[in-house]
Amino acid sequence: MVFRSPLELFSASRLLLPHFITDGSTLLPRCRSPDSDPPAVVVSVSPLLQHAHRPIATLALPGLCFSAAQVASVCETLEETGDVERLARFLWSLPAAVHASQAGGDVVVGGGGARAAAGVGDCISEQESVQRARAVVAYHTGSFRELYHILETRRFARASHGKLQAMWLEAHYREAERLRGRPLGPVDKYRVRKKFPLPRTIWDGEQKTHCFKERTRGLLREWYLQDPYPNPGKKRELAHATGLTPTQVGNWFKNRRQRDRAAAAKNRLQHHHHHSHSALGPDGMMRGLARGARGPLMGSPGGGSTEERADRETLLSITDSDSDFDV
DNA sequence: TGGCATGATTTATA
DNA sequence: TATAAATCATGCCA
Repeated sequence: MVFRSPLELFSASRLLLPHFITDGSTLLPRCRSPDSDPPAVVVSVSPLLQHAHRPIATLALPGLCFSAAQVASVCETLEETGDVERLARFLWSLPAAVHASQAGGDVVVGGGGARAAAGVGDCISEQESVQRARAVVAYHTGSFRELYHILETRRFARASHGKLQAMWLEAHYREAERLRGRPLGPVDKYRVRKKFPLPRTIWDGEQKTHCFKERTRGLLREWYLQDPYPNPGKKRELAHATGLTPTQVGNWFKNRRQRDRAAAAKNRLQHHHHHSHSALGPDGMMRGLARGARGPLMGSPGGGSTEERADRETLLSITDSDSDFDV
């Protein structure tokens, strides 16, 4: 039978081996020693069939040659289809040299003396496909140590970073959950991320800023003091000045007003608490709270009364924990 | 477009 | 390590 590709071989091997069912233990890709002389494909026997086929614990397929490009192609295809089981078996069938050196060239699959023929078609992206496939299999089989090793010891292309980062984090989350015996909350996950930072092999080092730069925030605050309801033109101008998007500027003003209102409500509550409740009475108290909850600026875009403006400016200094020293 | 509720992330504190 | 607070984003409603 002629196989045009390793994938075809792999599909066919299933048909050729109807009596053998792989179990989980043989799905793990293993780096075999180049010195060893293993069978190309190791297929464990189904417990139900073990009796009938006891003498056959392993099976060697006829030796077939595939290029590194073909191997990479199979890895990519199986990874895309999400067929991790087949991907694992395919990786297992590869010779140890592929795992170790990734030298490219023709790869002999099967035949008892698996070897990598050196020197042909050495292609980094192809190597990456195999390594990424190994990472995927390690992740899905719970072999997290191996996953970490793969991710830490080889530099991956930027296009792979997202997926590999997710696997890195999820694996650490799962380990932490297992240790603690309960699901992780957002803060727990944050701590795990801090404890196990992404390796530079799968991360370009670019920091994702949680807060805007000090200069940016300073500018926003200055403009906010002048006008908490900037028109679209001003927003665009500010966006240009800060390097933010107009949406971010809009969100910032929205949040700023929201925080101010919340602080004002809190402020009023404390004020009423410190002074006698009798001054307002229950009704007046509720009205005051309601006003605070809706905010002193409600219904008065662009300014409001002088009193409200003063209130706002006071609040800015009270609530602006991010601005005490940089306005 | 603004207000509001809420979520995710990060940091500070006890 | 739990909890609170701060910051930014997002979705919904009016």
